[in-house]
Amino acid sequence: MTDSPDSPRPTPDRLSALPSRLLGFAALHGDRLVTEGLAAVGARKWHYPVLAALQEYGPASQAELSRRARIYRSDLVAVLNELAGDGYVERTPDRADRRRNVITLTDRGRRRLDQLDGLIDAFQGELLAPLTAGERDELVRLLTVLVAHHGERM
Amino acid sequence: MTDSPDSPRPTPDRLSALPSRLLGFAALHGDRLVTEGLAAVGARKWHYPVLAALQEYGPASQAELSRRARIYRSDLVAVLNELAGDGYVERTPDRADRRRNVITLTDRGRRRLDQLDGLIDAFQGELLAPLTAGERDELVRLLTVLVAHHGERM
DNA sequence: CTGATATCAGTTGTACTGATATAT
DNA sequence: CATATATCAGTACAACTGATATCA
Repeated sequence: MTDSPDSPRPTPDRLSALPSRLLGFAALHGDRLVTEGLAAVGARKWHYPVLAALQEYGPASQAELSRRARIYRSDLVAVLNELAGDGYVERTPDRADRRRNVITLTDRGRRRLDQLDGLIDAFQGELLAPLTAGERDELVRLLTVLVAHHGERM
Repeated sequence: MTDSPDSPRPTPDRLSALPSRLLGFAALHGDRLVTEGLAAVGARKWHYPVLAALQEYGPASQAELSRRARIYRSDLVAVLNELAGDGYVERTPDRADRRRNVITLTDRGRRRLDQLDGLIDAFQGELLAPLTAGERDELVRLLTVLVAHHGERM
């Protein structure tokens, strides 16, 4: 009586239709694909957002990068240590504002980013495999609205 | 050239349109709403799925409950300790299969579930606030397809 | 024997806090 | 002075592993 009797839904209970739960499961799976996939080439989850943000918006201080990549300033330190250790980014003191470091993408970093870009793209395809192209766009659209609405509070 | 020039998207870069990232942010926010909201009435995140699964499908062994509520068997033990300690569920040995405990929802647990149900519903509303009713349904539909496709591997 | 069950101890990773030193 | 930055130490929790004892 509360639902149409000819609905093709196999699990019509409240638990499995709970948006926060569905989001959690889907996100967990996406995260696993990315984390494990990147680990296979010796990269960690946060490497990609940091490298990509550097390429998209250019060199930045760590505080700026932290906002762009949406990674905590304290955690960013460790990620940059790894990336700088592998020569993918350079950390140089900012002479204009001596509190800051300027983080720059190196040529090696650009090549690494190209590699990760291909992988990341494949993972998205795997994650969204059961959806049509139109559905993928719609999902991204809806999620973008959600994320934008809740803004900085992630 | 790759995108329509009059698209209203404010952030057209690859990073902010990445499905796995969007899912992660949205899920994190939903999780926070639920976790903090439940904490306000002394409940923890996993209490709701366990109580709801018990009501939806009836009494079950812990292993069964673990599958239904999608919570790890080892973590379920602690959750059941809490729920049983508050008298919301009963843990009784199964006389038919003496490896098992049978977990039953008490009347007190049913009332608790009613309370949490109302709260959870409000959190979903808050989470999906910027979406129309049709968009909410569509989002749930798309996520359900994703979760179903990736199945047990969460 | 195998396999499932309930439990516990412990690991890893993530999001986050608090404090510190330094500079604007 | 307040504010911003980079760094480090540490917390809380979630997902998960491995081992154990018990039983079918």
